[in-house]
Amino acid sequence: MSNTRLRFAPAPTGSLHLGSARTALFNWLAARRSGGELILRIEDTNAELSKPELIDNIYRSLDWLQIEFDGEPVRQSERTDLYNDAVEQWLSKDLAYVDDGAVRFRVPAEGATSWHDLVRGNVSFENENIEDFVVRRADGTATFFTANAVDDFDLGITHVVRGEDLINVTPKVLMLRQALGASDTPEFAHLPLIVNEQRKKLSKRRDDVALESYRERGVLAPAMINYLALLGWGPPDDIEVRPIDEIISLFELTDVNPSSAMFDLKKLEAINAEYVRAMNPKDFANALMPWLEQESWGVVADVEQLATVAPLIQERTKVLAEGPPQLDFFFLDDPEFDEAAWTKVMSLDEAPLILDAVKSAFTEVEWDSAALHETLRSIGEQYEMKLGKAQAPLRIAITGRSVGPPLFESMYFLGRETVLQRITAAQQKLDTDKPRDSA
RNA sequence: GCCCCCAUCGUCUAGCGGCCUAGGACACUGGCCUUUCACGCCAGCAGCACGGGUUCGAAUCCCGUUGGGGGUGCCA
Repeated sequence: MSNTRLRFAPAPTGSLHLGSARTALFNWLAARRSGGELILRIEDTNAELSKPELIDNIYRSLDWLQIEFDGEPVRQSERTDLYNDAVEQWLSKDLAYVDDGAVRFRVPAEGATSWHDLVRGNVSFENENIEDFVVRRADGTATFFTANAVDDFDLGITHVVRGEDLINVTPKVLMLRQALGASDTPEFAHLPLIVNEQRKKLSKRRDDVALESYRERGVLAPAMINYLALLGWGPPDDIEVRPIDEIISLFELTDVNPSSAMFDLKKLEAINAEYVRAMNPKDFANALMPWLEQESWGVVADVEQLATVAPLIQERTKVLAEGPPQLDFFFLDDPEFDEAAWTKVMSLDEAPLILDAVKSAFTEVEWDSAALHETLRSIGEQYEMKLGKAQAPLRIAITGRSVGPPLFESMYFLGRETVLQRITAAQQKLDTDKPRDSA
């Protein structure tokens, strides 16, 4: 069970597609599970696809996901001789013929080409429905079929794991393989497509298919891997969120579900949130840094300072990009006010009274969150307000918003001086707003 | 048009002829907890597309219908 050899064979068409990432993952899982090898093969038979930056993107994305390969990547653009030899061989055996400068393979008029698919069972195509297809273009370059068949044979691939959109090329590749003199057939596993809300194949035009864009929003690689593994496969024990090693040990190609799977951003984020919560606070703060640095105020933030406040938002963060808007008031000179929330909260008669009372109490109180908590609680009591209600004006004065991290801890980190300043600023803002309201 | 694939809650899935009164997760709804939000906990909503077989027994096997998707390039 160990002489298995798989390959992930992307065409460099831009940023790595989610579907490609999932295919890479399943190949990797199958290889790891069986103790076999996985090689990376770049399908760049078309010169346009050979651009270094496109290929770099593939490496970068795979590297981020920590999907490792055995040996050096194979570039099809460097194997043209092999393909030429194959075509010449077919030509000399009259298995192929020249047509308009291109070479076409002779497909038998009768019979059928079939195979046993690991995820779909028997799949069969009538040969009469397959046209004589091009194996070498008029410009002398090999087509996908040729390169694919030659390489899978030459590289000793035992398991071909790829998307269902390639299921119809399989009979052609099988014919070519046989014409090459192969006596064996690799195992095939055609994975279900990942589809959008409209149940259509994820497309570059309509859908956000670039793996990179999820990375940029702050989806963690292990969470992405974990989620992707759940698209078309499920653990037998119903435990969905788990370490990759466990997934490897549970994974079987024959357990892959054949029907297409919708990409569900909500679920991805829910899983990512679990991974975020599981991080140790230090790692979380560090992971947040790149996102803070994208903010105008983020340059001020140093890791030490960030590490003190980051734990306050850790369990409130689904993707890392949600970090900065929750933390901005710690670093800004003045909070950014949500005007709608401000109006709503401050229209309460008690709002200015609470601000006044709190301000004078805060000049004296011992500066720790428990004392601040108790102070506001008792002030609220005077107005017969529960803490939840009494804290609202203070929260918006300090943070600019009606929701956010725990208030007393936040004020503690902000310091007495800043807190008093912000309360004063809020009182002034209240005064200047008022005439307009009552006029 | 032709070829191929697919069909369990809204979504991802478990289920491989009796253990199914169909399980879990996400989402959603209600409640508890609570300094907002969130976390956590509890509860709820919700599904085997349809029709024929086979069988003592079918979500599970077979056939058909319907629906959905993919492919149909000298792209990969």
